[in-house]
Amino acid sequence: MKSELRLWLRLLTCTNMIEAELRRRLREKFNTTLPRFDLLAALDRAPEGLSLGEISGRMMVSNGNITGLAARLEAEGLVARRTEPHDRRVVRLTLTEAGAAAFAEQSAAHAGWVAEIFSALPPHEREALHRLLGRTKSALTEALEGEEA
Amino acid sequence: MKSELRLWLRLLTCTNMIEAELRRRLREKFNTTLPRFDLLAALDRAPEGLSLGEISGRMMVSNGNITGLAARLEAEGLVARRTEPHDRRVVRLTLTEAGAAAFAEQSAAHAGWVAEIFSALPPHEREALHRLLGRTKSALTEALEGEEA
DNA sequence: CCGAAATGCTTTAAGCTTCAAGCATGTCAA
DNA sequence: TTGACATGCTTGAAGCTTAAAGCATTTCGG
Repeated sequence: MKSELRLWLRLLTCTNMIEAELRRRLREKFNTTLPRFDLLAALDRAPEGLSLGEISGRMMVSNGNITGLAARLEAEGLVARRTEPHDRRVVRLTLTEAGAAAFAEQSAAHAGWVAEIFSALPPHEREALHRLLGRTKSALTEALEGEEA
Repeated sequence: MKSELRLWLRLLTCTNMIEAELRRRLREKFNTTLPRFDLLAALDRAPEGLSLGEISGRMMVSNGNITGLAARLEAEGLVARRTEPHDRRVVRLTLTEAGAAAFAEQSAAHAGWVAEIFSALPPHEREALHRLLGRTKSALTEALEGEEA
């Protein structure tokens, strides 16, 4: 098997292991999911709120995806939807107080989990990995962007 | 923000970029999906076929997931299901000729895509990344296994 | 102004995924 | 032998995800 394939499978395995653990804990401790958490995180970084389109761009998922996710979070009282007065096509989402409080709690736990998960890797290897992934990301952007024409 | 969190987000971004590209190409070139491809790959490595339980273990997904996936692949004529005579609870899946042929084609293309995607990263960095991810995987296994008790 | 194009969101159909409950079959101990 | 437990798979409810079609609104050229 090609070495690139082995590299890819290893990258995928590591990511999946961590992601599965984070999903499991979000579910277990907060009865929530990663997409919900990610959406709250996006809103938390934007005090003025975000349009659905801005959110789908930041989360790199489709448009229609956010419609449903936002509907569920609204039903849970964590976000508020309101139509932009100046452009009535736009729906702006903001965190409610309850949403901000829930995210604060979840976010702190999440950061702790990630730190815990990586704690078994020595600091200098964490740094080396971070650096290499930075290079990889640049290389990917380059490799995957030129072809779209 | 904690350095572990930045490392995790970078790891996630790299993996997601590659995975999205592979999904896109599988869809575009072969009108198939990553789970289908992964299931065929598992069967391709097992000439005698595999039980649904063995497959869900190898793919690290739930049991019920495979039931549906296998049903769709069977409907497409790529895999054959048959009940084990010695234990009639067990369903054994094998590749059909059409399935083996389809997978051979897809697999070759997939390996090429992965090589292409990583081609923008210099070989010595690919090797370093592979090595570090190996260490990471071991560390993760250690960090995520002790706690289950 | 008015029609055409663009933009933002929603809906729909299909598939992937999980968990929990349920069914069929097999195993084992009393 | 038979009842209890274990094992393997399926089903059902819910949520996530996409692509494509559709609707409402805005923008812009004429």
